[in-house]
Amino acid sequence: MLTLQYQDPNTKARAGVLKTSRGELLTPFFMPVGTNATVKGVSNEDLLEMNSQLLLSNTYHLYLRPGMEVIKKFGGLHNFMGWEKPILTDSGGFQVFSLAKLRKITDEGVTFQSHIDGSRHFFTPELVVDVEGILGSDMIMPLDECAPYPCERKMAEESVRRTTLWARRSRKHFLANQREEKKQMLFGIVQGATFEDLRRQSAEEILNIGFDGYAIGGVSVGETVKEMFEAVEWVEPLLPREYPRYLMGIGLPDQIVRAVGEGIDMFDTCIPTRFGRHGTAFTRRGRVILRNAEFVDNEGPIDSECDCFVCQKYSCGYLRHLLNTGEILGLRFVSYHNVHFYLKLMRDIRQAIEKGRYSEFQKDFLGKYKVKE
RNA sequence: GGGGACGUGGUGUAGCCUGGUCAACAUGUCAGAUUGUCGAUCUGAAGAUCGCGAGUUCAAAUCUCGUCGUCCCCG
Repeated sequence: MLTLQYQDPNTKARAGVLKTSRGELLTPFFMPVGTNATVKGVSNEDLLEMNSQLLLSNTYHLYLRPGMEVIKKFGGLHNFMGWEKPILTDSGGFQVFSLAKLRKITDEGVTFQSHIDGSRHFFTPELVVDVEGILGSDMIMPLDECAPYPCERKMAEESVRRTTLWARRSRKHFLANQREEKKQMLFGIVQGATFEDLRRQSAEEILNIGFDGYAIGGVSVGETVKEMFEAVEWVEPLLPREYPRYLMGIGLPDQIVRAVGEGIDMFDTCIPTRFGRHGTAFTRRGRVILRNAEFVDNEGPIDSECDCFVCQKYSCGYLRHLLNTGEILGLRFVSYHNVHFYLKLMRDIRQAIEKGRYSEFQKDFLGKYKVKE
């Protein structure tokens, strides 16, 4: 359950506290993505230093490597990776959709070939819940069927039907096997692609089953930003206020600022670290591509308003050199700055909601932040 | 002194024998994409009057001669 503390008077933005067995999380929050039990280029110590409340990891990747026997021996993902704060694990539904080869989906489950070595695997909703039980993550996502984009109506209907079917089985298996000491939360995922009635139908079906939180999935698959926000606008009004809402895989800073205003509480995306590795940094004025020649002799920091250690100490000219020569330190520094930027943004968002001034914050942020067309 | 090989975008090469979209590929450079991960990948752009000069020809990076340069072998 989400304890709501603040409701912005002029937008749907809200702030609250989400209780997990590993501590309380202040919403809205952003989860740095640590697919392979590591947020790429950023250490746990870094994350603590920049006050990350939790992180996200991945069932699909960890199941394939190092495998569940190893995780079991370590007593779960937290011990394995040395992270004591909460973890949310994604189910693998999206990864099977986006990474695996030769996937074959039936109502029973999904057969796929590993993107690593081509080996064949079979995921069922029950297996995924079990795997996430071994991982011991605090919030877990059920196996869903992520529809592609663009998507024919018939296929979207099918993915809604199957996602609901799997959600029911996931919930049942979860309740039957949930151990009191773990106290995991299981989220429901709404699908429905770009169809309003299917989105609503999916939301109603998922709500009927009942979960500890609700996610909007099937976004960040190539659809337009407009379509993504339509999915939010269709589904959000149906979601109960006292449960956390999670917009999966989103988004760019301006998208997060907008989505919070639409009543979303939870976000994750690989963008800060991926863009960091590719040399793109985020600032309040928009993104900057540090590899660009204009930075070759720039002695200033990425963002003069940023208080992260990279901006305190290192110049754009030096960072560009590191990126240009392929030095790992460059990837790490920009990744650090970007994750720091996202986390600071979430704190600022929360503060604005607390003051009941979210619409002003939103207007101010979106005014300064240049979005590339 | 004698003989041989080679000179094509920043770099490394292909094309030459069998003249006919005046030029390809890799890499680098420049710019952009990247949304439940990707040190991946993709998309654009700029960049060579083919060492230089002359000749043959309707037409030369390509054939001939000269010249300059680099490298190798022999003395």
